[in-house]
Amino acid sequence: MPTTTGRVSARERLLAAADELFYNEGVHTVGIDRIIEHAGVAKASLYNTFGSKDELIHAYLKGRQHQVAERIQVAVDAADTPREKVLAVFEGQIAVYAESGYQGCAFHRASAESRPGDRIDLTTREYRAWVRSLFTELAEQAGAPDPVMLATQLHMVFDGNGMATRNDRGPDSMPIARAAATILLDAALN
Amino acid sequence: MPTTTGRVSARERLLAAADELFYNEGVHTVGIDRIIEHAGVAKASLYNTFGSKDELIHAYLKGRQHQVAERIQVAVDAADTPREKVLAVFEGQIAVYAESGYQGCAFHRASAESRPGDRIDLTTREYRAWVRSLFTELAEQAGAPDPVMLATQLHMVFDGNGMATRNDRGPDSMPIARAAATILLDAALN
DNA sequence: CTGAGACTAGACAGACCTGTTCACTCGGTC
DNA sequence: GACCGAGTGAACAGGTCTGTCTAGTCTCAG
Repeated sequence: MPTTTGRVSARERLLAAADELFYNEGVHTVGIDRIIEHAGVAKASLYNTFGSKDELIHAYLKGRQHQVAERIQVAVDAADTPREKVLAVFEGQIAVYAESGYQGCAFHRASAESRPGDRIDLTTREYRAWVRSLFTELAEQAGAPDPVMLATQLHMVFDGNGMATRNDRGPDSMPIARAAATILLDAALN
Repeated sequence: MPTTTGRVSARERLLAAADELFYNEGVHTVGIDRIIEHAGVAKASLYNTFGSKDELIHAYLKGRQHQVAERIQVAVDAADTPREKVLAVFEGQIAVYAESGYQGCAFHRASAESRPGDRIDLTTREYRAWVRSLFTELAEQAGAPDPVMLATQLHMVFDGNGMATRNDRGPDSMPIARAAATILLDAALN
């Protein structure tokens, strides 16, 4: 929502600052003051626009979900066969995982700081449910006899890959994850 | 370290309280006051014993690592063949994952609240390195031609299983993870 | 020129946090 | 009976946090 003059609105600058700081340092660690300083915005603007820090965190996570969904959907659409569409879910994340500042899945990071049942926890569950249902749908279209089971296994590799990328192996992790996904997929279809 | 009278020392009560509260609610969320209240211990005792909250967190994580390592080692030792020893790493976690209050891997939770390079981050990396090297060693003994690759894949399933157990599927997750590990193991040994 | 809406700077309230300090108690040992 | 180490309870310092509020600025449409 840029203003008519072309300048960037307070809302947009707040979201950009939240996206950067919350993701890199954690939603709990980063205080309101750092957000507004980084955004170059007055504190009152934050509270006029979002109402609370919780609401800003929620908007940040929803933005992340939107971005991930879009990236993966593009990769899936670009794949030709049902089998390749399953593997494309991993493909869609390659570019992001390869970034030097990749800190792991934003939802897992935020969720680790949340209490069960709170706003963050619910948003994380929504995101995970979306990934799960995507894998299930694609597994079904690929002809897997037990699509839920295959989807759960691929989801595990997907999550584990994010962790390994952040903590251990960096971008080298992705081809290993892809190989694992291929093995599991082929074993399910055999 | 119980005292000679059989009463439980302040140190031990603090560690027990930290283990429960830090794990369930997060190392950042839980303040010193809640710890000492839950432990039934004076604040000065905490600072005499551990020196700082950071040091208490570190002791808490080290305790967790010790517990996990012990559980898994017992399961591995109980397995007969090299192949079964690989799968036993999952076995060792079954009882814990089945607990109703399971909140996911303590290290991932703490790590999500940490800054790169700090004490928590280093301890988490240590833990992950231990898991990785254990999988690598067992994969080698099982005769995998590329033990590092297989170990990385199994580690992904291991981590993804923890996440799925906490967030989606509960204890149902474990047999699915075990099935995935079996497929990956057999494919590597072919 | 005027008025409306978005935005700003900064002080402030009230809660909560870590860490320090001090005077004290209690159980066991020499 | 004197001593000593471990632990206690409470007050306190100094900082940070979210959220509120006020008074004022800037821009643009009519």
